[in-house]
Amino acid sequence: MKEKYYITTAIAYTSAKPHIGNTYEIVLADAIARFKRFKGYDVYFQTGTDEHGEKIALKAKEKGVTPQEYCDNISREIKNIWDIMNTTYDRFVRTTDAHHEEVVQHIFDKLYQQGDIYLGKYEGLYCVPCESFFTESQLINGKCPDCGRDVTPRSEEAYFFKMSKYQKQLEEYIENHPEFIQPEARKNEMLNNFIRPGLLDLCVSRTSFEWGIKVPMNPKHVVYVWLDALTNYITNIGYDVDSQTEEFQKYWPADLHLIGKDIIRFHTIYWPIFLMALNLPLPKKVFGHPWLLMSNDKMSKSRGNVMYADDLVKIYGVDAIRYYVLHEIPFANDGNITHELIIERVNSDLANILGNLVNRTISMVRKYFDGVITNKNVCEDIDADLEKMISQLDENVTKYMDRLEIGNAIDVIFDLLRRSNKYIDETTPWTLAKEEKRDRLETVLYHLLESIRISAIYLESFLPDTSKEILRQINQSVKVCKYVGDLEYHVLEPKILFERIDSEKAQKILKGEL
RNA sequence: CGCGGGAUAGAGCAGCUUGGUAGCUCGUCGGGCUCAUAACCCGGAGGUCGUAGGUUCAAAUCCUUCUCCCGCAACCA
Repeated sequence: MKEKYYITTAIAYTSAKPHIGNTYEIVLADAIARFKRFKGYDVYFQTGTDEHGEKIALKAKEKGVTPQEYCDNISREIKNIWDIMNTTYDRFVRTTDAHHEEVVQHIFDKLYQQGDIYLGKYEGLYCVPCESFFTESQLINGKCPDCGRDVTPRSEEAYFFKMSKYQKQLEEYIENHPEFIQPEARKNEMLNNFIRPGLLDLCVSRTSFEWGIKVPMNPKHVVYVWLDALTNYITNIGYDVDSQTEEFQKYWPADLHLIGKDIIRFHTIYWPIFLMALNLPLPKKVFGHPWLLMSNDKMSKSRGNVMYADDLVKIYGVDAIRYYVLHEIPFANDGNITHELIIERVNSDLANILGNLVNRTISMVRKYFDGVITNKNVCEDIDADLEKMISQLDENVTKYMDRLEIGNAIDVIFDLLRRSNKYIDETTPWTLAKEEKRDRLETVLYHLLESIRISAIYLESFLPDTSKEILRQINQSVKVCKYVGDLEYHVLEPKILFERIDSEKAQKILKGEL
């Protein structure tokens, strides 16, 4: 029986088309999901869209469409981008799905019945023209941060969740499970800023707008967005308050919630507490990934510095963009993206190191042996060195993937590719050809093909199309994940994997002409 | 004194736990090679490891001071 692995992204908010920074998350999740599948896990990978809330209602009104129509459009657009990025999610969920809405109501009702939710009054500082509440710390010079006008104290009827009831339990859980919140620095932020000082009861309903799930016993309230959005992780695999499907039994708890660093609080405080209240096990790990900045600035439409995945893919191709975002974002610090940086990576890593290695190797195999070789075992010390590196790739990639250090996992594959390029210079196949050392030459080329075969197998999680294309060109289906000494290769015609971007094309890209 | 992270070659990072010749990728300069996508391989230049002090035979690494940067600081997702 295969071990299960349940991975999720956050569900994307349908207020606008997602930029490359938002798209990063699904690609990251996809790389992890693909790798886990490769490792033999029964992977279930869920993503989708979060569609309720005041902001969406307002946007829809601006456009003159219903909120549902607005969400249908954006949700379709998001799914389309996820597909363009070649991501292998198993289910794309939506919070406007009738079944989800129904289960959220059951959950709300259950929590109310058992006394975790109660009706109270929300008291806060209210800006009348902006129709919103602000906290003390959000104010700028004591005024509304949006319009700069005065705010006034105001209270309104609202449902609250008794966070404090579960505070101790949560604190103990986090302390006893150091892997739960990643990166670890975030754990301290949550403990020091929120949990230890004491959790305030959370307001879990709104009356100021209607685009949401109605509170069952009091329909003038809608369910607070996070109680609605977070539960997507369980409602869509078959949880309900009085019955759970086999699928739910099998996959819950999630192994990894992959989210942006901005919503860590909701996933490591509110979500675990909701689950405790429902008497369900907590997810095993929450990873708050860093952001992708554009020229070191936060991407935003209003700043006019937004890059979209579909535009980038048109210029560079899917795998180049997947490579860039997966490789360039460190584990804990924000990454940076510009056309200059993408071009540099595409040329240096993908075209020169990877593409050229595959190309030159296949060319030699065809030139010297008409494309057909076996291992003649005329070995030198240097071969053992390469064989060892080939056979250790699995261990190295796995080590980093387990730590969610995706960039480092990719790096160890490229270390092998670099080593292979060096091996060519060290063995000088063209000299062996001239000197008629045919068996040694064949042995050398065999080792290179093995190195390429293994690299391609491990690249599948990150560059799926490229991986497939390399394996097609070397025409090898053996999937053994270490050096194998007795295969037979019949390579096909070499085809360029990544075109180098010359300075003329680079200029066009930078001027926005492509 | 709110909590936490960080400051290492032009850029981006590793090394710090368990002190002992400062390493990697990109860029740059020079050389080699010619199988290959003007690619590949080798070498050079470039760092008082933020500041000031302390411990030590020895400090990027341990301790303290200061400066600067960044994240978080609750109901917008």
